[in-house]
Amino acid sequence: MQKPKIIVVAGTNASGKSGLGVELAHKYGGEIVSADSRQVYIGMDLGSGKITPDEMKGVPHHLLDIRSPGEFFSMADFQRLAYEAIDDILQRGRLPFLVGGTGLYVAAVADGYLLSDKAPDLTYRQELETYQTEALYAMLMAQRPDIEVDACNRNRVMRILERLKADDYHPAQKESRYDSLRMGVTWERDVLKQRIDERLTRRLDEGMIQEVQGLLDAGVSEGFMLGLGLEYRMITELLTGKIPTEAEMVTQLGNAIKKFAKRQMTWFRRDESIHWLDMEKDPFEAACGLIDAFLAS
RNA sequence: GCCUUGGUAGCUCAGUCGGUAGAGCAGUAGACUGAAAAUCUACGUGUCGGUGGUUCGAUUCCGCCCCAAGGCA
Repeated sequence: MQKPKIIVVAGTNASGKSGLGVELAHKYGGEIVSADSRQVYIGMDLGSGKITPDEMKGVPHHLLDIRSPGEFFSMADFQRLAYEAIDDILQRGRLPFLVGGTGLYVAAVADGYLLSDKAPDLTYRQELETYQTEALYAMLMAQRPDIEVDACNRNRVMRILERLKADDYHPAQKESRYDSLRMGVTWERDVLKQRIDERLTRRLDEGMIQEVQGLLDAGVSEGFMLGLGLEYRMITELLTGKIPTEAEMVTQLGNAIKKFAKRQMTWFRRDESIHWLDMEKDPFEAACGLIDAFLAS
């Protein structure tokens, strides 16, 4: 039996993937499933670079604005909801476009990570939080010296401990649920950096700092904001005085976003099935060629 | 014109009591299956401003020159 087909559009922030996704979905009668870990939150718009209703041009978007700021959301939540959204789109005879820059989320759906249905143990995580990373790694090795992890990677070591406690540890497994055409969007490095700077300036003008202030005023915890990283972390640090001036914050944030774009590319480059589209040529036409061939196969 | 303080990695600087040098930031490559815009790993040759001198040996000491900032005229 043939698996249902979906189209994936991946790329870094400020790459123009959302716009391309809309154009393509428009042409092929598709709907968009966003794969972005921050854009699921209501009211986190400028800071997450969320597409505006105007820019959607009537194309339905899924998995935006589905959680309140402060609520827990994970890759597994995303996978479950994305499967639901995609299956629904398919059932209505339309073409699903998975569009986003959160590599882990894209992979969880496109590669089909096999996850257990056990919920995360947030209480245990809090307990683990009180230990130094070295101690956490020692605890892990005491139980399972055979497991290979980066000993310095705190989050990963903690998650494995959590899984062991729940008797839920197994090596990574995957089984894709869909047949996916994967496309990635690229820019020449310096051009991308310039786009990132321009977009940052524009969002600041549009009130990104006020957006963060508003969320804090509304009672969203500082800790939650800091954990979101980049825009939300650094603007919160500016507002709480940890970063002294706006100019300093903007410099740091610009650098951090560029580093992040680099990490996004590192993630996506690993996937050899991605067809790369040069955004300085004609990405729309190239994508249409790929999609036509894919749908005909 | 004189005095002072500087001129060392793309940037900010440290350092060498004379044996050709190292941090942070930036940059590059990578890892990463339940917080992922998270969390981590690896990578540092640069006429040590120029030029003479002293010395076995100078980026380091001395002379002169150039440049920058500040002060005095």
